Amino acid sequence: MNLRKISESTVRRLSLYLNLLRDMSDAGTEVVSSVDLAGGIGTTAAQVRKDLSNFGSFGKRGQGYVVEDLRASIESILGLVRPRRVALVGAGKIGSALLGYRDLRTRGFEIIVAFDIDPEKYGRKVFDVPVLPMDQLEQRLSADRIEIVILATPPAVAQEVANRVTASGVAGILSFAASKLETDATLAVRWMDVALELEGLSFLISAAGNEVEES
Amino acid sequence: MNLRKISESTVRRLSLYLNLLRDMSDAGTEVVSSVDLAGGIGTTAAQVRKDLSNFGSFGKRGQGYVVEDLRASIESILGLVRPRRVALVGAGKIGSALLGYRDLRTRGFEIIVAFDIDPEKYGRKVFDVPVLPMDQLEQRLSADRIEIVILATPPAVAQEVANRVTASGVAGILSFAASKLETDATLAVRWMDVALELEGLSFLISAAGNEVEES
DNA sequence: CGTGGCTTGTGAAAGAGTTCACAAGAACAT
DNA sequence: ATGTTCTTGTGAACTCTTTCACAAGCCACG
Ligand SMILES: NC(=O)c1ccc[n+]([C@@H]2O[C@H](COP(=O)([O-])OP(=O)(O)OC[C@H]3O[C@@H](n4cnc5c(N)ncnc54)[C@H](O)[C@@H]3O)[C@@H](O)[C@H]2O)c1
Ligand SMILES: NC(=O)c1ccc[n+]([C@@H]2O[C@H](COP(=O)([O-])OP(=O)(O)OC[C@H]3O[C@@H](n4cnc5c(N)ncnc54)[C@H](O)[C@@H]3O)[C@@H](O)[C@H]2O)c1
Repeated sequence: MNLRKISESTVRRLSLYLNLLRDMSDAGTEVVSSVDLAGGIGTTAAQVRKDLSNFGSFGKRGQGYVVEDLRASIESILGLVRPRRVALVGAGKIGSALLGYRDLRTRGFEIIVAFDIDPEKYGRKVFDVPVLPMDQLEQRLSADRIEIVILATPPAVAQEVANRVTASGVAGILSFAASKLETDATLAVRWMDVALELEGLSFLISAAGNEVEES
Repeated sequence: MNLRKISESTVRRLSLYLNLLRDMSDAGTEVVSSVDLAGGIGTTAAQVRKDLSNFGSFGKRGQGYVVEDLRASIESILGLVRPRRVALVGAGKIGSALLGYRDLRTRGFEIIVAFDIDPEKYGRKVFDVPVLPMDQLEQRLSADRIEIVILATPPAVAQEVANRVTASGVAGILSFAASKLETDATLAVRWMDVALELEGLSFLISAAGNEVEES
């Protein structure tokens, strides 16, 4: 095993393996091979083994992997031994939907608290999560030891919120605002952009017509 | 120019360039260099030029790219000369949020119609989009010439809906359900999975502790 | 206890994607 | 015209990721 640079694609696949293993675990499957794992997420068996080999040796030759053990190992690799403490900023349309997204908890993430600038929004609970005014942001982020913030504000204020969040010891941000964020390098940032995914589909759909043109 | 296999990362970056160009266009900028484009999305100038060279030659040596022209070219590459016709299945929490997501239209996508199985949900408009019962699905998908379907149903029924959608001449699916979908190869499918992105963040956060270990 | 069947873990090969580095233009000044 | 400056477009080099192929190891069975 060599803990060098792990590629983003490897991490993505680890998540997919984990999903699969949880399903298998629920279904009572006890042992799984790299072929099964590969089939379950649409990759190759060699890829599965290479991915895992980045972190150690988890299977038995001739037998495969013990589902429960591999699940626990991947959870540990992904840093999910304890639920991650998450806060949400911007309890609008998409923010509220996320507050009501129950699967997050079973995937290892707990939204502890939410914030909004609008008096209509704060001061109540949405799907059992308290929504607080923005002036309590820094204080509560550190008091609640929040690790990850989900940004669901309008793009125009995303940078400003990101700055305040960064200053509060949070380690990662998942942003739904399409705007680019300038953050200091110690902070991990990811984006989710529905339109960008749709643009990807649009390209594929068009390409299906124009097919193979040479040189 | 050679229209071979365009990588997913290239397409992703094209979307980012397009966003940037639209902002520049709004700001009145007329000409842009590969260096500016690169800076705006966090890549290198060479990468920008390589990406574009897959599709032709869009700049003037010594000068750069004309913002309006490059914007139009990328829109055309991504198949966004006309708004794409989109339908949504599952007008629940996240589905409704998407129906109210106005930026989709400015990015080139129009949600024409939505469907739900729940009588509480269908028979009214949500953010001006009519929500119809599922028994009208096939008929309306083809009548409205829908190109892309956004799947926002519970994971358990996603496959079943995907099957019906495939049979109705739709070219692409964007699914919010984490479950794997078996679809025929002519259909383009993408996933958005909040938990998967959070898992990616969780990994990075953990890795920040364990740092560089050798061999 | 040895043999056969099966699956892992991993170097080496192949394939993709990114970065480098520079010739080919384009504008503009002299 | 000619020279200077600037930025594109693109082969070639490099780096990263995936696939191949097989020795090593485990279990079952005789
Ligand atoms: N609605 C969707 O389906 C959708 C999908 C993808 C991405 N997005 C993006 O997600 C973000 C939110 O979209 P939405 O549709 O939920 O918008 P929204 O207007 O419904 O919600 C935004 C919320 O942010 C709050 N807010 C505004 N300024 C704030 C500030 N300075 N600090 C804290 N909170 C503040 C508002 O009060 C509001 O509750 C936007 O960036 C949007 O582009 C939305
Ligand atoms: N809520 C979130 O923030 C969130 C985030 C990411 C992903 N998701 C995923 O998106 C999907 C929807 O989540 P949600 O939170 O909006 O759930 P939800 O229960 O609020 O909405 C689901 C909707 O689908 C409808 N539906 C159920 N069966 C159907 C069928 N056979 N045909 C058509 N419609 C049907 C329901 O009536 C409901 O309106 C789920 O797969 C969920 O895992 C949700």
